[in-house]
Amino acid sequence: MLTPRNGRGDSRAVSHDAAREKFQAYLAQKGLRVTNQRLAIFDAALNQKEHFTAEQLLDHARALDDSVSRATVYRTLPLMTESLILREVDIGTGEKFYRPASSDNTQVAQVVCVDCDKIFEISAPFMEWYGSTVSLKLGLKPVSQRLQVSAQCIAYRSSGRCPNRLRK
Amino acid sequence: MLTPRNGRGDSRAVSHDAAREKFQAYLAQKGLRVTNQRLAIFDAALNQKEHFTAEQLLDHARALDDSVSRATVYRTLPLMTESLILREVDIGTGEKFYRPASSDNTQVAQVVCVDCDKIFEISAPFMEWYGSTVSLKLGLKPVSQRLQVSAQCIAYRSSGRCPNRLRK
DNA sequence: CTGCCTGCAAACTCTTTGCACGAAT
DNA sequence: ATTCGTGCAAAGAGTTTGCAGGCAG
Repeated sequence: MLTPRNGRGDSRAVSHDAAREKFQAYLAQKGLRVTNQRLAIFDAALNQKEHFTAEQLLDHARALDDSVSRATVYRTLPLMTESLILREVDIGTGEKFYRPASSDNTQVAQVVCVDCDKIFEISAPFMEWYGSTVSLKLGLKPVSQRLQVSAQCIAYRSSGRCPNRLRK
Repeated sequence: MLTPRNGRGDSRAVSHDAAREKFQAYLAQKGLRVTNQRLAIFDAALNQKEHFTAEQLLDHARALDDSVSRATVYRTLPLMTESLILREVDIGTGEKFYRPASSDNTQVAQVVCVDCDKIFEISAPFMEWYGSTVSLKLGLKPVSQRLQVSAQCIAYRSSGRCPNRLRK
């Protein structure tokens, strides 16, 4: 670690520190070590405002600790999802997206722009009930559910192309 | 083509023939040719009872016409989804699944077993309305929506492991 | 010390693509 | 003939993993 990231004068949000404790507790419980790389990846993830990919997380983590490697990012992401620090968001485009998990974990729907793949999230309070209903009809025990809506964003509708489109 | 697959005495279901006409109409409209390989892939796809992957489709198509290559399967799949012959089902496991499209296209939810990845489908009549509601709150125009439920299947709940699990 | 953790690079999986040959009109 | 379609194999993207060395406890 190049510089301590949890020292006095750090104006990190309370939820960030709470999540950090949660993460460290998870590591301890699993008999895993709290390394500088894991902390850098954790901090980089919690700093994100939007959904991010593994590659983007690598960039941000390296800004905090340039010794972080791609492999460690990929090895740490499952630890953070298992400990409910992050939530995995799959929009069917090959690469996985992540974002800090909130308390209303399963009560959120993703709305994805068909052109630029920008991900919006929106509260979906009926979803959990609906997932249960649907699963119970088949005699299965529901674990989680995901409602994903593909949509045209405002920019796409007016100009036929999203400003922040990356593909093609 | 090794043997004709649409001759007299073929007991194909009506919907299969109807879909074939739809597919051929789509190809014609696009100025694309109706080749033996494309027909073999089409027939193999329509014969499937369950969700299938590109690789599985290749196997089945080769059983009908051994000149079919992987590349042609991958090039034909988009043609069949665009013509609404097939529906793409993404369950977030890297590979894409497909199945013959039915009329109630967007009114279906997938229930996926957490252990064996077996895909069940179930009617979800409220989903479309819900997708619209959710999207309109953001000022976006919904195009399609997908409700996916992860669940433990019966075998998994009783034995802790699904009989048809492939992974690990 | 001991063993978990790491970076590197190679391997892997699924899918796409360039190319030259082949088939349909 | 001309144009589109095809198989093959290589390339791509994203992710995982084997290995030798490094660092935490």
